[in-house]
Amino acid sequence: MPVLSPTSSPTASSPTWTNERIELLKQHFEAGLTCSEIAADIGVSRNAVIGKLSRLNLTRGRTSDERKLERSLAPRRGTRAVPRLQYEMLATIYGDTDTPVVAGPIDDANRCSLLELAENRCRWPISTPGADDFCFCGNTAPDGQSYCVGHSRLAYRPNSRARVMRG
DNA sequence: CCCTGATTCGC
DNA sequence: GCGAATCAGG
Repeated sequence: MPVLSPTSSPTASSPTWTNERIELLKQHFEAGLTCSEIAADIGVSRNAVIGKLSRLNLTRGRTSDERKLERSLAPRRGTRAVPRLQYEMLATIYGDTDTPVVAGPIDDANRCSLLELAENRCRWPISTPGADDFCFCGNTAPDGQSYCVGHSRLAYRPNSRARVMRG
């Protein structure tokens, strides 16, 4: 009974936006990542991410106005936040990162509040800041890292900004 | 200059 | 529907 492949074309050359991609897109978007970061993480261009987001009617309400504001507000606490963007830039400049390419399972069972954060706790934000259920990952962060293995992979992307910007 | 997100427009 | 090109703001 060769009755299979409900939505598969005879030649799937370009597996563009599939459900998984869209889910990742949404998750990263809600996580507060910028379109560039999302694009780098998923593996598509920035415009593709933005275009898809717009098509899905998923926008942060405005332009980079509110977003810039959020990013300006640094969570001053005993443990300073991790400058993801700077890290990526430096990593790009230095040409290499010591970030291990290991993907760990993200455990959602150890979530904690901001006050519960420690040096060995993952500081990956869950939900949107200010939300009622806003908290942090709270998993074990090895080697003094700020994130657990699963989230560090998402946080420290050795993003090589080799995108062809215009011509 | 860099960055960002949003829209337009050809495919 | 897709995304590069383009626009517009910071």
